[in-house]
Amino acid sequence: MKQVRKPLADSPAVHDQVYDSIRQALITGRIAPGKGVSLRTLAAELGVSPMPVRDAVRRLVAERALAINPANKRLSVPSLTADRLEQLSLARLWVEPELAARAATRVDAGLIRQLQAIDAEVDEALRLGDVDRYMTANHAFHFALYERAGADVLLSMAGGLWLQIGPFMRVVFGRVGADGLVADRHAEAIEALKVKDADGARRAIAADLSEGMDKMRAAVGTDA
Amino acid sequence: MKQVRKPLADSPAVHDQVYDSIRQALITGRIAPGKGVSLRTLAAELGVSPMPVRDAVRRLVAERALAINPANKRLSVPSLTADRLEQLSLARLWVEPELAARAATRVDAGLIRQLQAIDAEVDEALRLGDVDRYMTANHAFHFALYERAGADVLLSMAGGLWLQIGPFMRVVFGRVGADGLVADRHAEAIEALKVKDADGARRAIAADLSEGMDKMRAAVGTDA
DNA sequence: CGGCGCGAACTGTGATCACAATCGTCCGGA
DNA sequence: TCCGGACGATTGTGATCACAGTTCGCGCCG
Repeated sequence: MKQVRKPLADSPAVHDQVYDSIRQALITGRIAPGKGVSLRTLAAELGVSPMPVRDAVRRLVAERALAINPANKRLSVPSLTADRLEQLSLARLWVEPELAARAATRVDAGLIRQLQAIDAEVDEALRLGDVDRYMTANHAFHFALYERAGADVLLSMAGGLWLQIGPFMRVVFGRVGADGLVADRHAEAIEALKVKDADGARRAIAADLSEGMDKMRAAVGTDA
Repeated sequence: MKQVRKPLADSPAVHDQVYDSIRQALITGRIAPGKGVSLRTLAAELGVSPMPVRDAVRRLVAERALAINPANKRLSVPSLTADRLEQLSLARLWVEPELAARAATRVDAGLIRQLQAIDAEVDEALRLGDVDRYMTANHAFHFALYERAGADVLLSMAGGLWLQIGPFMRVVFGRVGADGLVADRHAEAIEALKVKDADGARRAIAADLSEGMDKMRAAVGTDA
């Protein structure tokens, strides 16, 4: 299986595609916390050489979405601890409402429609109890909003935090089942955005996060 | 120059050493913002193959300490913009005082002594107008304190932010000269730590950052 | 039949090579 | 003198190999 040719001209770099694949798997929690992964295995699954996987993994380790055992240098998904959850919650509760507030001053009708469409998708997934789809749609909702803030530094911080907390959300919701997926504050946020109410958007997102984190905290406290 | 042997058993990985080298160069501002860098050049300077440099660079790019031109994919140190500075300031003003406050509840006499020693180094560098040494010592002071907070998620956030703002500090201080390096709030912070005054430590660090950032803001506003 | 040791397979790391794309420079023509 | 095109040098990316450490399983011995 020797492949020397690389006819891809300006197509997206392979390691970026690999990064997105793993990232998505982590955000939606398809890879369980504590689970070990390996470069060659991932490479084989994705049908590429270990090289771009190595690049992607380095990036994910830097973002703390993957951990590396200092003893044997093996890769794994970080385990959730109550302490880590607390820090991540605190950080998210600072950055994300800030992004929402900034975005509120720049919304337009198109974004409102887009958010409403995504939120419908969220509700649909919620109704069906489709955890995977819920995860993806919920992520899409938040970041469609945050991107509008035009604050790339803060946005990347939020992305990194979400990446770290993704696997745990899956564990929690997977454990409590679809019942754990109750109403969110998305509609409330959209209402605030419609009138460009920055403070209202900030509060709505803060409440949304806060409630989600409370559920996770409770679930983690029980056994993790 | 063929080297196949790798007799190093458990010595620190090469790519980590390379990472530290580049990181230090960035924090102390030895690499100017906007300046381009290349894998092979860095590798040659550090006397290693391009491979570990590639790993280190990936990590730094993930931490936004290095930027990658999406068009030609070439590497460079990110340029400072007023907008970026504002976001970084905001984020630092949230995380770092928080870390200081947490650390305050866990200080002991040893840490106090250590901080006093580092602060003396800072003052010495300040007196001599040695920007490089000042940078290093100032960084050491803050992180010796922050590490004590025992909050690794927040600590890594602070590390990432410092890494992003490092090159700019150098430019600013290099421009205004040693005169720009006036008194800091380190002594004030140490006093608060002595009595485990978390809120005092928070305020002292916040003031320290705030004043430093104001200088940078002013310097950036003039020309950048 | 139970435990233990040795070897095979798998792990991350680093080096080297191949390749396409880009940058920079120099030279020729108008 | 100035502009443009071509060619060489340099860049990042990906593949493959080499190597050392670890892990795991199978077979042999007690």
